[in-house]
Order: sequence, then structure tokens, then C-alpha cells
Amino acid sequence: MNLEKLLADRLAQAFSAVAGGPVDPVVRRSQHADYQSDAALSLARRLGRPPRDIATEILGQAELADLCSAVEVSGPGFINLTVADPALGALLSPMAVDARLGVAVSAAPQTVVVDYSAPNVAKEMHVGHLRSTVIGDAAVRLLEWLGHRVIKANHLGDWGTPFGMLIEHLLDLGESEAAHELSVGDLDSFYKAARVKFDADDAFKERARRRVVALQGGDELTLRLWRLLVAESEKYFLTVYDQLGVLLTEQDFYGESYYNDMLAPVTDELDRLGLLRDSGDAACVFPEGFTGRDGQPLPIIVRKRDGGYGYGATDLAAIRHRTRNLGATRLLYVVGLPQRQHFEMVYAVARQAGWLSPPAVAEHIGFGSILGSDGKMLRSRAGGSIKLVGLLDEAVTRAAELARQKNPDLPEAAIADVARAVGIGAIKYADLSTDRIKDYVFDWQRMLSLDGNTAPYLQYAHARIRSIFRRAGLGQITAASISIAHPAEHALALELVNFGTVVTGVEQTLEFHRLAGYLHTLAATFSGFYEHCPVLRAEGEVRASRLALCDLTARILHRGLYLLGIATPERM
RNA sequence: GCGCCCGUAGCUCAGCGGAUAGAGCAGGGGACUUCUAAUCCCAAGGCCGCAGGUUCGAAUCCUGCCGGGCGCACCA
Repeated sequence: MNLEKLLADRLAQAFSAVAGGPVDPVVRRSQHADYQSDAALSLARRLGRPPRDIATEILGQAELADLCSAVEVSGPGFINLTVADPALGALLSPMAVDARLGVAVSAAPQTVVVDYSAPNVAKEMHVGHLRSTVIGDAAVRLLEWLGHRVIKANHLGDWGTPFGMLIEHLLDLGESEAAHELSVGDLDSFYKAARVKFDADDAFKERARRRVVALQGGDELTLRLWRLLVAESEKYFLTVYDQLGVLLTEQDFYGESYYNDMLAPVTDELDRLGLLRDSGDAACVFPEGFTGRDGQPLPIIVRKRDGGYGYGATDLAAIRHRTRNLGATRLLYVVGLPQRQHFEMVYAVARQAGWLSPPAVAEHIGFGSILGSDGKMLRSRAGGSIKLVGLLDEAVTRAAELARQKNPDLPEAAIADVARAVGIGAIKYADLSTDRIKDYVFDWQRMLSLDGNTAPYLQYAHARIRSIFRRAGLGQITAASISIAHPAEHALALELVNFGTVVTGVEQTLEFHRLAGYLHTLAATFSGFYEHCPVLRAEGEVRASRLALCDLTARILHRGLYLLGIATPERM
């Protein structure tokens, strides 16, 4: 049971009695006390009474004695609440022995499809894929932990016109040579070589065109070569996912080709519904409210003039499949902000077609760009895109140097693990700790800093706690009687009881920076506690209680970072 | 032209209608015979892009500007 709701419920009763109707007591954390309620101010006009009077009456009626050690009316009519230490102890003690840390699984579990990562076959993964993969992974982890049925959908770019040239290039190289090149992860040069030939050589271009036709026509040889390309690329992507430490597996590849068989039925259905219109040579749907450069209605191109299907058709087929066949009620698209309009249009059409109707909803989980220190899109010195694996390798290398430098006692054998956790964690945390809608500046120094809102700072707080338990020769706490006395314990306790509220908030908004911010505040508050409250040198019940506080803090840090996809080393 | 997103401390970012706008970094001053100082504490730093409006109350909501980024028909 979370404290904020407990306080709100008690106040709500008093408010509704005083106001003669339901009132949201607007309870929130306060600088002037532990919590404050602001509802008396907004009620003043409605009741025609001074807000302080209302607040005073509320305090007279509300049953808060068991929860609060002090309540007062303050300023123009704020109600300030100081939470009683015994109440904190009573909330925390069961939490400390609960495997779920007091966070219940959802009472209304949904089937959620998370569409994310989506690299292109035979192309290198670059920084552009980082945010989608990291944010999508966090969404999957958090929603799964809350008991939802989560379907990971890696919408691989595995179909379309580029495959004509890629397959022809594969043939030129010879299958075994091509497979070798792809398997060592040299996708960039493979793709670029194909591209160069395509642009420079008309004969090659013509072969590529014919190959596309063969591919779409289901030619066996062509399909076999296409599968080879896809399989080698998938193998490579999986190594990147492994290095990144995300949950995506070979079972989560639902590339564009997966929907091929559904495109004709989807098109027919759109036609039957009267939504499909001929526009020149293409078959289009025009959702209302979208206009283009020329002021004319903007289409989703379902079937192109060459008879092939547009990507809009694939996106529509995917929605129909996900709601109709998979029974999904929440469709998440973790895709960059530039594609916002496209997805809004797709959703609009899907709603018109009846494939996306309540309770099912689709949400575009958009995100900004990663910028370099110059404030422009992050690029390599040569101006090209930066290989994701290169970035990850550098993170681990930098973290290893840091670990050696900062903790000379750390055995060399442990450094690799720590470097991986810290390096990869730093990159992910930098991504998840700021509002995802905004661009952010990629900065090694900052993300690997041991101070501030960074992964290493949180990991350090966790490692410190684990160190206490190592030193004490203790494992996990199995029984806890937490009693709060010291102000630093009080401050820590207030953060600890808040975990569930934060997690269920992020369940709705998928604003992971709020979870990150919470974890940072928790770690910082723990540091204060650590400075002021000896644990192992305390005695008896105080020692046991503080150990339980430490254990609970460590487990929330561990769980919270896990939900963000970040590892927590035992020592660092 | 239409649409979307962003403008908060020197820098990087929080702040989801409420009290004196908060962190971290950088710069200044302190704290290691003590559970990891990879830490902590103190001081300093702000016409919240600008102008109106709504409200008892606006960084937050609305409108209009200014500045930056992005999208707008057969690539995804």
C-alpha cells in the first residue's frame, strides 16, 4: 500500500465531508514538510470561505493520527503533513521481505505489443537504433514486471526494393564470401558496395530491378538468397543485442516480410470499407485532418503504382494483426519523432477501418535525437553514422580504465564485468534519464561521472550496500522489523515507500526519466543516511533495522535499474 | 504554406496549476585513524525566449510573436 494514496484517501474523506462532494486532495511531496495537500485553496471560491478555514476544518476531521506525527495549516491554506516514524516502519517492514518490494502486479493486465529496435537487414546498426532499442527494452521490462503480457516486435527492415541490389551483390561476391562478410559484422561495406554498383552500373541496376520482381513473385532461388541475407543479419543483430544487454531474441524478429501475406486481404478490406481511393496510379487512403505541402489531403499509400505495397500497408496490416489475432489492447511504437505524423495517419486509418477501437489504443513513444557536443546530430568525424558496436566497445573500454583508476583493489578478473555493467549502463542511463521527447547531448565524461544523475553513481550506491553485507557475512534479509528514528532514516524511508507510485506512473506514461530521477534521489538520500547512520557499528535492533533499510534500498536500486536494463555489480 | 517538437543557472538537465524555481558538472570553501572519499557538507550562481490572456495563484494552461530542430505522395 503506498503512503501517498493512504494520505490522500484519509484527506479525501474529510474533504468530501466538508465540501459535500468528492474532492481530489492533491497530495504531493513538499519542501516544507513531508507531504502537502493543496486542495483547500482551490476549494475556497467554491465554498465561499477562506482557504485557511477550510484547511483547519479538514485537519479537525481527517483521521491522520496513526500516519502523521505533525499536521498544520500553513501559508495561505496549505496542509502540511509530517509522516510519523512508526507509520514508516509499519509500511517498510513488510516491503523489506516482499520479493516484489510492495509493488503489486497489475489488476488489469493487458496484452501489449512493443514495436522497437527495427534495424535494416544488411545494414549496420548505428546510433540511430540506440534509443529505440534502449527505450523499448525498458518498456518491455517494466510492463512485464507489472504482469502484462508483452509481445516484443522487432520490426526488421527485411523487405523492399533495396533487396534487389543486395541479392545481386551477394551473387557477385559468391554466397560463401558474402556470408563471411556478413557474419563478421561488416554490413556497412556490403551495403555500400551494393549501393555503389547500383548507382554506377546500369546493367547492375537492371539486374537489381528484375531481382526485386523475382523476390516479390516468390522465386525460390531468390527467396533462398534473401533468407540467407536475413539470417546472417539477424545473427549479427543478436550479437549486438547481447552486448547491449537487451531482452530481444531470435524469436522477436517480426520483420516487414512477416506481414506480406496480410497485405492483399488488408487492401481488400479497406476497399470493401470504402476507404480505398485511386489517386493517379496508386491506391491510397486519405485520413482526415492531414494535408501536405500543397494543401491537398495527404495519403497513406497502400499500393504503389508498380503494384507493390507501400510501408503504410505493412503498418496497417501489423495493427490489424496485433489487435485481431494477438488480442493486443496497447500498441507501442518506439520510433523517432520525425515519424510522428506517419504513425498518426496510420492510427487514424486503423481506427476508421475498425482495427483499432477501444479498449485498444496505439501510442507513439517518440524520442528526440542524440546530439554531439556541437549540438548537431551525432556523427563520426567523417560525417557518417556511428556504428553502434563501436560506441558500445568504447563505453566498456572507458569504464574499465575508470574502474582500474578508481578502485585499485578491484581484481583484474572482476574488471571486465564491472566495465561492461558500468559502460553499457552509462550509455543506457544517459538515454533514459532525460525526457525522451527531447534531444540529448552525448558526452562520455558526463555519463561516466561518478557524481550526479548517472548510472555509475547509482551502481556505486548499490555496490556500497552490498559491501556492507559482504563484510557482515550476511545474505538477504528474511525477516525485518524496521523502526525509524534518525532524520536520515526518516528521509530514506520516505523515498523507499514511494517506489511503487513511481513505477505505476511510468507504466502509464513510459517516461523513464521519472524512474531514473527517483532512483537518483533514492541513492542520494541513501548516501546521506550512510554518512550519518552507522550500520554495522550499531547494535541490536537498530543494527537489524538499518540492515533491513540497506537491503531494501539495494533491492530497489537493483530492481529499478533492472527495469531500465542496467546491471548492478556486487562491487565496483 | 501547413503540421509536430524544443527554448529554465556558464554547461547538461529536473520541475506532470500552488509557498523563496531544483539537481549535477564547471568554478569557490570544507570533511578520510571510521561500513568503498567512485562519497558527503557549505557558499555562490536565474527578466523560466518575448508579449498578452485565463486563474485567488502560471516555468507549468490558452493565444500571438521570436529563435532552433524536424516532417509533409509511391524510401521506412
